[in-house]
Amino acid sequence: MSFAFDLHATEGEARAGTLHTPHGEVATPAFMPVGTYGTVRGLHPDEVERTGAQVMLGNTYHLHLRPGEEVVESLGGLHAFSHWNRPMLTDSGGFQVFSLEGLRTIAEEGVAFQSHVDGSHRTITPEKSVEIQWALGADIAMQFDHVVPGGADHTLAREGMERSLRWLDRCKARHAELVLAPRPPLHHVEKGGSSQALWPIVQGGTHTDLRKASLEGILERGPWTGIAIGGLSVGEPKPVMHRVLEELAPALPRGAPRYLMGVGFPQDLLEGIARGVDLFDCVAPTRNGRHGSAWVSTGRVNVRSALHRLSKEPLDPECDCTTCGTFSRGYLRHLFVAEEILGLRLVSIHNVRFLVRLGELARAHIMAGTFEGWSREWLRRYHLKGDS
RNA sequence: GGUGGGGUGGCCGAGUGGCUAAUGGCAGCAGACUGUAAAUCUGCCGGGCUUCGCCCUACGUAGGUUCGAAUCCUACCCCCACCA
Repeated sequence: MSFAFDLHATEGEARAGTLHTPHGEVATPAFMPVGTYGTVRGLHPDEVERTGAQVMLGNTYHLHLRPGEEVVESLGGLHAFSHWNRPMLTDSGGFQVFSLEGLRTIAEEGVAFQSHVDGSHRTITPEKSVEIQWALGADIAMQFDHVVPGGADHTLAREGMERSLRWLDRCKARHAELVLAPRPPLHHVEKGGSSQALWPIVQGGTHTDLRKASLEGILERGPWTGIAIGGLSVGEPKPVMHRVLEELAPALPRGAPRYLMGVGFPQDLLEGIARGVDLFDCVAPTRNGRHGSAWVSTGRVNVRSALHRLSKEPLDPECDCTTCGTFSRGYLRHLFVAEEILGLRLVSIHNVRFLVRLGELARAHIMAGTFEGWSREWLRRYHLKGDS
């Protein structure tokens, strides 16, 4: 059954499960690489697959601006278009409401954007977001939400949270119409079942009562095949993010995957998993990869550093990615210094594999009942050399 | 040998009497990055120190003019072009 979630084992709040989608299963906990424009920046889909990534993200706002959902749709939908025949999730464009501050104005009807591409004026409403995502044909669509900064006061956080609930109603209503309507042949899903899930997003900033109200509002509107937690890692201190997750975990339904949006760094994955999160996504592995910052088991490595000029060592001797299996730090540094694009790609591949593998390891340890001790030791080693 | 042009911090290259430790660019070094306006951005980049500041040493070399010189004068050295 599409979008069923099997929970195999738990250890404390940590969970190991399997999410079913029309394009395959996702073993959780799992990290999902971000492919804003239908491509995990810099990587060939075969390379993404080799990192072990099970599901990829696309972005509604960006794909709407270019090439336009009608182009994606006429070329067979996002899976065929981007040659990714596994599960795909699209973000609603809600995050752009937050990150394109200065280029947009938020109203109850929707958000008026000025395109960052050509300056043209655009409007995205909850209905429009759902329609775009439907045309793109992702397995999982996200509700259009209103994200506020980590430091948002109660008034602003409440406004964003309540608006997100009202927008959820509109997303759900429009999505229900689309799901019932006959789909064009290109979108037919062979194994049957509902072809696209819609997931809600818990908002409420850092305020306990607002997060609680948000979740209650969402559950009243359910049932849902998955629930996302948004508006975290947007400037608030880490302990605050942890606190919000801890307050949320007991109230979240056990039978649906929890997706912590936009997170995170390696330590955030383990901290999130320990607090009951099943799915993560983040641009950090690819962005940092392009910027020459690599995650390794003992901390973080600045690939451009002269320290590695003559190094024959792999980035991380414990890593099983193709980069670490093939290239020396000295060569990777050379590629960055020479501004050869292969360097950006190789470190991106490593970083994505690093996070995907962290999810795999966490899952195995949860299944074995050894997650807590393993995680503590992992974090200790990771922080030995200092910062994140 | 003659004539003309030129020698500035690792490199290139501005600057033609005080606002110049000396614009820029490159190279070098470090940092940031969390639902991607990002192969981006920021900082440092003569030496030393108690580094929101102070002290040295600096614009081919050596003198000189001047209150004050990378900037003006003299000599010398070197480079380039052309002519012998």
